Amino acid sequence: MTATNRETDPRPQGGDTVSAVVRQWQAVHPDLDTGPMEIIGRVNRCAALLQQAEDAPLRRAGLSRPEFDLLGALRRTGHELTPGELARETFSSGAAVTKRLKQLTERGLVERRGDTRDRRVAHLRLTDAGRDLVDGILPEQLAYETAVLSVLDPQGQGELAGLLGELLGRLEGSLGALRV
Amino acid sequence: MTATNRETDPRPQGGDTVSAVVRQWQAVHPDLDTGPMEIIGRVNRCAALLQQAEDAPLRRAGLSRPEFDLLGALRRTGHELTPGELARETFSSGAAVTKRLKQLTERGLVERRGDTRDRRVAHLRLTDAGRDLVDGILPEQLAYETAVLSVLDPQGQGELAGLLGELLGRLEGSLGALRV
DNA sequence: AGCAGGTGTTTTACCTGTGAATGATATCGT
DNA sequence: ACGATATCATTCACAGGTAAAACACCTGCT
Repeated sequence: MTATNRETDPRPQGGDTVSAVVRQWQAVHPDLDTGPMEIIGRVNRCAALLQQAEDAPLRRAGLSRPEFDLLGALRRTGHELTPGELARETFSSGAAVTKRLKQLTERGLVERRGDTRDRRVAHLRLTDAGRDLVDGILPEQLAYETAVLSVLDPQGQGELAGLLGELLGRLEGSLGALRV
Repeated sequence: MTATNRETDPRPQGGDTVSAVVRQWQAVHPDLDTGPMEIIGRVNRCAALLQQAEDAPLRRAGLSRPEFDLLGALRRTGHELTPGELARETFSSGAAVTKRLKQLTERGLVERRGDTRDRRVAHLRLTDAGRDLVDGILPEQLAYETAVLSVLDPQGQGELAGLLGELLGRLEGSLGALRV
């Protein structure tokens, strides 16, 4: 019920670019089930739009989003992390983390300390400057995101967060399970 | 109501990685409103996971997702498009489109035709091979996406599609409006 | 002890996207 | 008709990511 209301409430037919694309496909291939596009296409497009908007506050601090993710991982866990842990935590490749760490240490935002037992690994922590930078940006960042998302009423936001969480949790669970 | 159910139904606390991250942030900064993360973080993460999964069928055809998007735009509109139109249609930069077109024409999937009136622009269309490739991949692609999304029940999928459409429509409407 | 193999990180070569010039043409105003 | 300006596409230099190889080190077996 809720779904049907939400789908037909605001405009006669979906007013976003994805629904226009779906209609085009259906005109060309009326036999195909285009249902998945309405979710996947929109998720991709939302991600692109939100990131673009989102980047604005970060860029003023001279940080890219991946860089901020890395600093944020160090800040929110509260303890030192190895490059491998950082890669897992930020869902990026080891090579990418290496490059970012190099830049961030040069900028004095991050410090590295060698492990005494296992000399392959390093432990990374925020410098005071790094911590201050994250703590300074985060409130702005969240305020900006709140403003962007306010196009949706609070109830809609709650429902959306819940559904995304459910989808994400199950996707993460069944990650490598699907093989086609 | 629906939101609250969905949020608390499957597990005691959110079982996805984003909710774990949010809990970490709240432990460090209990005063901050982390609400936006639960949407934006999840959208980003879902996009990453879905794309990774999604790419599998495409890669077998030797196409990247941006390349497929370009071919798809030509297929679904049904008529020729200029490079500029393709850039707008696929939300990418003109330079990126130029590069992709170069490769796709070399592979014989796309043909270009000069405009007689305005000699700056070219018109691009799919070759027969290009059209066949798109028509061959699309059903596989959709079937795969359907399988991936089936972790969510049909009602949940409908609600999610509706909410994303609403968010996306309004974001696209108020694109450059927000200035912070 | 000494070597085989595993693990954590970095390096390398390469590919793709981007923003800022550039070049080529069209359009507008006078 | 002619120059100024706008528009469309491409090229350029570069930043950033990736996979695979290389490197450094640990660990377990004999």
